[in-house]
Amino acid sequence: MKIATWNVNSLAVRLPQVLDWLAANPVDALCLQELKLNDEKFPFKELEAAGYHSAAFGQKTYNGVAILSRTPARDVVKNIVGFADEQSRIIAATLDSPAGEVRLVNGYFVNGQAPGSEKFEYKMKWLTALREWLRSELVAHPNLVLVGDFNITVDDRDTYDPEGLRETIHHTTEERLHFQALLDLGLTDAFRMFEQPEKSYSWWDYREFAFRRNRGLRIDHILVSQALKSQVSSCVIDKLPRKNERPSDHVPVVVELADA
DNA sequence: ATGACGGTGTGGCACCGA
Repeated sequence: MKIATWNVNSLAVRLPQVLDWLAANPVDALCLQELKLNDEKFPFKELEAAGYHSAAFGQKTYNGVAILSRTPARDVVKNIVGFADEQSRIIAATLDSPAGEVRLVNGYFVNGQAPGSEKFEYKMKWLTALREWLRSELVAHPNLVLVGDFNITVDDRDTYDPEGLRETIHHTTEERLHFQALLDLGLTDAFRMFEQPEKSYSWWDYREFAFRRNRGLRIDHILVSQALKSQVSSCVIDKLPRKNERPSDHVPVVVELADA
């Protein structure tokens, strides 16, 4: 079973690229973030024609997440249970596959703007609420995969300028402690289970030829629960879509789970 | 350097992202 995550930065703009990518990468599930459209404008029909069911949780202009899957998603949950949120940032669903029954949690984590800002405080509260909800979600669903745009670099390997960007947004100790707290729930960063190329990133700024110069960050992650860890057979970043015309600033990350 | 680029919504710019 292959699961991918991709922040598309507007599904309206990127739908042709998503369809092209799925044709070349027929994954079992694709988790999207930053749809930037409401559910009335979600391209259910086009994705169905490509062979995918869609569970969508959209929002006008900002945020918005969706799970595309070969088999229908069951028990769909939108946003963090018990945490009132105006913004559409989480969609969770259960998928049946040869790898077993998998609970998939797809998140567009809060950006946080800058340490000390109101948005940073929202990010901290959101991360705490996510963790507490996931704690119970893991009890109900031991086979769990948490994917998405985390807006957090895990360590110095995940950033093009660890010294210059130390304690700036996406690099603060506070954010990294929240990431560690997710790992402490029994989750594992699938990408780091394997040897990876040096300077592997999932996002590059549109400005200053950042992609060409490989000045990027690894902020899109796939975390797998303890019960699934032994089934993880690969995890890769696909940089190719960043070379497209009108690319998203993020690229897909793909994990493969062996059959149970 | 409160910049840069790109998306959205509104309207000739502001806001947001990371």
